[in-house]
Amino acid sequence: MKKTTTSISIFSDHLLNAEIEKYARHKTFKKGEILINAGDNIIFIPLVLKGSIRVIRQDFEGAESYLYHLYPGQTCAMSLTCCQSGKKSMIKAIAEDDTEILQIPIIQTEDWFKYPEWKAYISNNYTNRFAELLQVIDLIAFSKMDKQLLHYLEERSKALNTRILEITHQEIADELHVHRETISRLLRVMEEKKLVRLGRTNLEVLTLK
Amino acid sequence: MKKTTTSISIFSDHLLNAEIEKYARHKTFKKGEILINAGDNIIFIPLVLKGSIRVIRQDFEGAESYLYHLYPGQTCAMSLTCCQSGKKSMIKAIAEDDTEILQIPIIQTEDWFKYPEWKAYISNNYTNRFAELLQVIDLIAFSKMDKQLLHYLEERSKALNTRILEITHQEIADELHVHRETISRLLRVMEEKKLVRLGRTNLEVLTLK
DNA sequence: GGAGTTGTGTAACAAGTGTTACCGATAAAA
DNA sequence: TTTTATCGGTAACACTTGTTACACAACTCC
Repeated sequence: MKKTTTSISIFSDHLLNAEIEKYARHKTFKKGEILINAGDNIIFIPLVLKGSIRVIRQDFEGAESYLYHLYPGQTCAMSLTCCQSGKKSMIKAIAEDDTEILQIPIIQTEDWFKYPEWKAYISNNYTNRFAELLQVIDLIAFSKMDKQLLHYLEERSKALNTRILEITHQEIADELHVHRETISRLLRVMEEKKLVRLGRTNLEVLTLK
Repeated sequence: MKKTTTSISIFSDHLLNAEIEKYARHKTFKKGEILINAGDNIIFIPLVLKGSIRVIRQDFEGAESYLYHLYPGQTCAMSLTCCQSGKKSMIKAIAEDDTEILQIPIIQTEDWFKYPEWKAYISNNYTNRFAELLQVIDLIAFSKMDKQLLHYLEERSKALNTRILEITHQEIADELHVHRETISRLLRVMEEKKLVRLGRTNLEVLTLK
């Protein structure tokens, strides 16, 4: 267990930081590594320090649907709810980039609500995640596939902090839960509109910055 | 402000019940009344005592999308997050049936986390709401409109505790964010399959019990 | 270099929903 | 009773995505 000084920068309360440093485990994941699979038991709260995590809904049959990204300073609301109810994970989490996290055993955090900062932190994370899920619902319910696709590409581009994504049409199709041909069709049109530039196994997002 | 004895049945902690009784306002809504509109400021946590509440996503243009129902003993997780972040409501809440709730000013609940029961209650509500939102995403992302429609009808039927729903095709279409013709088409097929029985401005759900 | 694998483009048709238009039935209002 | 508004049925066509099939290019492994 490697001590890290990164953790104490998250909160301003020294006692809280000390608790975190006492119980948290520092972990690193390489780009593309899976942190959590649907069905896994969750006993840790992951606190993102560096990089980003792609969170994907996965149903019992393995069908996927992209939800959102987690960034440094954030934690996974799903973990909180899953841990507390003792249920298995309903989502899959993948390191979008090389990523560092703190794993905090859920049991340790039980009485941390005495720290106002921790309470606010958890509360804010719930709020953000709810907003994010509503945005997902908006995207799926109110908009067509083309908007969803652009949103997906932009989010991944932001998370990786690069315009060029190494990704195949099939991968996109899986995470957006449509057929590869649909993605190909849409990307072709998006290229004509100068929204993306297509290559083999990669594409450049031209709509950011 | 009417004192009620209904509230104290929710928790077993007398101190907590006393606090609730001290600050909560008892309110009743008639079937169909709107409790909250998208854009409203929220300063109360609603705690459902009797009846049920239909929660609907409403985007800035007024487009709607059904989310879930709240039942006695439950509270609205959206309210919790909205209140705490000082944001406006992102959802619309309608009394599905004649409904009684307790309105608790958010400010009073700030230090209630000292009551383990309250903490657990809030935590459980977050968990349930997350699961519910994921189910919504599943329904929209993974299934066709016919399944969504059946789910919608069954949920409303459960919430009203009756098989017969007084509802027009247009209302359903609005809340499921499709056109009236689509709903009519689907209902026609569902009637052939003996899943529903259609009347003018009402329909009977035949799949429950 | 050759064979197999993977990624992408394309076409043709099926299925579901959007869109528009119109009609008839029922209920409500005058 | 007559008029009007609302509700629901139906049709025709457009558009999007699903589904299947095949071709070709690029890459990998012998």
